[in-house]
Amino acid sequence: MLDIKLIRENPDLVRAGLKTRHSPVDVSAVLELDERRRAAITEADQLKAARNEISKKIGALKKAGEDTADIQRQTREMGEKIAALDEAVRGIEEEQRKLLLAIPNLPHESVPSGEDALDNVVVREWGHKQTFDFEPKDHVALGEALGLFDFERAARMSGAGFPLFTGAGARLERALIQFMLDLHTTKHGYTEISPPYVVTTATMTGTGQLPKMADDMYHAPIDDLWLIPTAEVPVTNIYREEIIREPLPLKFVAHTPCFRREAGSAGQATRGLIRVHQFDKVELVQFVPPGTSYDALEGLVADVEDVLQTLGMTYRVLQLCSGDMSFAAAKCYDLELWAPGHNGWLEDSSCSNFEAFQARRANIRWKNAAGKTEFVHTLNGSGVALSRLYVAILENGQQADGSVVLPEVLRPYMGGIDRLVPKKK
RNA sequence: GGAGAGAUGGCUGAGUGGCCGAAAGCAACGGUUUGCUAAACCGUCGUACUGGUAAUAACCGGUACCGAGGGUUCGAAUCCCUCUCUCUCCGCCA
Repeated sequence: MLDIKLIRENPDLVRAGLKTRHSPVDVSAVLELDERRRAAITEADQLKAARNEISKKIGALKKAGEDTADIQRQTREMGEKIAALDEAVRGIEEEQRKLLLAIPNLPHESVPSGEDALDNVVVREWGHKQTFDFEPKDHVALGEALGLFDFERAARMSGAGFPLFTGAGARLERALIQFMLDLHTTKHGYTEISPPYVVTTATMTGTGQLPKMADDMYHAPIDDLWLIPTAEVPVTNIYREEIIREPLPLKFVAHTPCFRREAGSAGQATRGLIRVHQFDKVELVQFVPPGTSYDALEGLVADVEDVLQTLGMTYRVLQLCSGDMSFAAAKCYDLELWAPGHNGWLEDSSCSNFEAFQARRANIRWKNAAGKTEFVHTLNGSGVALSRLYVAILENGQQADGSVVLPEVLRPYMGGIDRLVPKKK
């Protein structure tokens, strides 16, 4: 949510920023509501001040034993007027908030202007695209031969898009989770969190999933609870409606399953683990002082890159252009893994600085050095998503005989084995 | 699920219709003094909205907020209703 004061005082700056996002939002309506709101508040406040004064007098008169019936009737009329004005203010505020919630964040000045994904900028590439002296297979063929997962039986119990990992396949997933949590907690200074996977409507609104993304999430109507699409939701909401007392920055890492309905996205790109309704993810979330959030974003990306480098992945870092950034982000980097079996890049991490956009929405504040209460800046990034990393590990490690060599750092987590070997028939 | 108790400022905690934005203590911040691994004393010490001076810091004023929402009243932290959460006991249960 943008600051109404910013819109009021610098409407042209806001308009210009939204324009680079190709957002059709018009701030004039918000400004007009703001005028009406303030006028109504001023009028109501003046009436209340008058009423308070008279009420005080009534108390004194009564104590003196005088008749106050007349003056009381007069104040009752004021009360009715006040109630009507308060009602009007409430209505205007509700309308204004609805409009404000629909306005996306302003892109940071360093964000390249552009239409869509084609205008994103490759910032750097790491590793090299491996060549094979045989035709590389995709992860589905590899994993099925290795007995790592069983999509058919999974579909029978839950429908398509819910992976069932088996044996070493299940262990490999656990190994990756453990490896990433260990790296972020011991080397990068994050505190581990294990949050609820199911949250309320208010929580979903705090981070911006609701109302916009309702159709993309799983909902349990009996209890009006939602399955989280990312750990960003519960972890960012840890401090909802709070003034943070701990010293900033606060850095959290959480592993959770993520649930996404992915409504209307069936087809080629959904094969195997590429796009699923349930996947695990290790997520990084930071709460930082406002002046430091852009440095923190670079640090966050470095933490994610460390995961990929330590695993020996080939990847590239993209800076998203203004037109391709998500609703709440002011600046965003995507990290993409090279997957030789697909002969393409797979988006596996998204690292964003939201500035105060989420904090204002969720009312997360801190006290700065001057003792003044202000909104914090929030950031998050996948560090990283399991399913696509899993794909890249299989496809990059594959050998001519169908076995898959595991990255060295994973071996201790895999009981010391160095490769996955196809099951004998 | 049943019964009971409770929710007040960063914390503890007083306050049962006007003198309460709210006592007191602790913590925090500024200062004075003594001097030593700290004490004493003085002062400051909530948030949001809003008007004005001023200009995005600051100052003065108004309004609202004592878990949330609604009601009674000229006037509500205080009375009434609904909801949420916490605690205790019972039941059920991984």
